[in-house]
Amino acid sequence: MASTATGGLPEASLRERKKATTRANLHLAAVRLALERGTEAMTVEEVAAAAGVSPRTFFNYYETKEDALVGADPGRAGRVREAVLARPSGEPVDRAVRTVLLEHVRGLEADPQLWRMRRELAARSPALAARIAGAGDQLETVLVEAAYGRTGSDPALDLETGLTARVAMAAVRAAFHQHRAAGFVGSLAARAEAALDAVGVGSAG
Amino acid sequence: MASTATGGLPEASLRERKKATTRANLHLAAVRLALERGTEAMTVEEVAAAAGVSPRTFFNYYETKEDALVGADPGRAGRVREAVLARPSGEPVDRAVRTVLLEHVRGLEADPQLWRMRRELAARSPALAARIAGAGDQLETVLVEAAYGRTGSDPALDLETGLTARVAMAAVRAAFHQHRAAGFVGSLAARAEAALDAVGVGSAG
DNA sequence: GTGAATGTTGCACTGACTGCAAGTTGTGCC
DNA sequence: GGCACAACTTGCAGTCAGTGCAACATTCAC
Repeated sequence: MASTATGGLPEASLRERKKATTRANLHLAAVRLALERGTEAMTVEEVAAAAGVSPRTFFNYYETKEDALVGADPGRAGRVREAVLARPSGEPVDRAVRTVLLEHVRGLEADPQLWRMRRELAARSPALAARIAGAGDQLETVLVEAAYGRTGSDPALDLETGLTARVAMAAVRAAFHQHRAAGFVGSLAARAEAALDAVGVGSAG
Repeated sequence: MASTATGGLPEASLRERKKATTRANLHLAAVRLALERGTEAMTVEEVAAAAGVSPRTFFNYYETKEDALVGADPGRAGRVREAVLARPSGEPVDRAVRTVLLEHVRGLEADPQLWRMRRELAARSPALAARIAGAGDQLETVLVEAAYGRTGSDPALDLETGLTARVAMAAVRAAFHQHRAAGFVGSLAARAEAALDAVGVGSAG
């Protein structure tokens, strides 16, 4: 449940907890069914049934079938932004971005089963891969905004800050593809660290 | 017609030329209507009518409504790959990637009208922006593959090559966003060159 | 000019997605 | 413990994207 909106904190009201589990159940059901029967062949009706809700309710949780497949998380952008801004004020931007990004990567791997299924799905469905890329771009945009938020500089004049955040994302993508090429042995986070070192974004020192 | 599959070459058979213009007409009609009435409100039927074909034919050219809006080009990946591989064999990879990427950027700006409308659309529709990001990712993937094709190295071992291509894409994205922040004055290609210099990808010298 | 490809169209159909209104369940309060 | 409000779920009816198929039209190659 590493990807639910509430972050899995045991607090929150009954209502909130139920919503979080329904959301997670829908995502899981969608991923499982997509792996069983294919992304296109699987219908929303089936996913809803598997998660124990009505088809209409499905759309109360995810705007589209694809959103359910990738486990779209409306709160993610806000949380990432806050995480970057919450880093110690003395910390350099690249270090802040690096830390938050690596934390995010660890979150992806946190549930190995789900992580594996998601990878599998992305590999099988080009449309889904494109969708995930879109989500990655959204993440990149948030990181860039947060980075400029820290420096307070003008995006029209300061290329450097945005470039740092984008290069960091490029490093993580490169790490992922290397990881795949290597048969997913070891941890993505470790590869991502190495890639970030290679591009000189926030290396310890 | 900077974005048509045949690249605007005056040769090709009548059939090919007709297909190319129909394709371009559909894209243009889609973009215009989307700007007029909104991406969602506009229907495929309207777009087809505006381009003078039946709705059924629309789907012979574009798989989805969004594909028509972004002017999806099935041949792009292949052309980019070839362009990278066609660079002089003595040329370093980063230089080859830089050259092809900059050429691609110039192609985007080639038709200022269309370029402006596309920007406008992306700014208005988040769904479309995500789609465009997906297309950007596909371009990145092709560049990476072509880069490895040039070096002949193993993607599982050689991180550097892929990283170079991805950093180059990051630079172009950063350049675009700076361009936007600056109100789109001047040329994107010039900003992209500066950004590529900043990250040290294929700088002259 | 003729036959083979290739492209266009209409038709019928599936399934994603939406607005609305009614029913159900959790929450806060006495 | 029960009441009143808010939030969530559901069914219904409808719109529209997208697809397979078969008939028709156009272009091509010789």
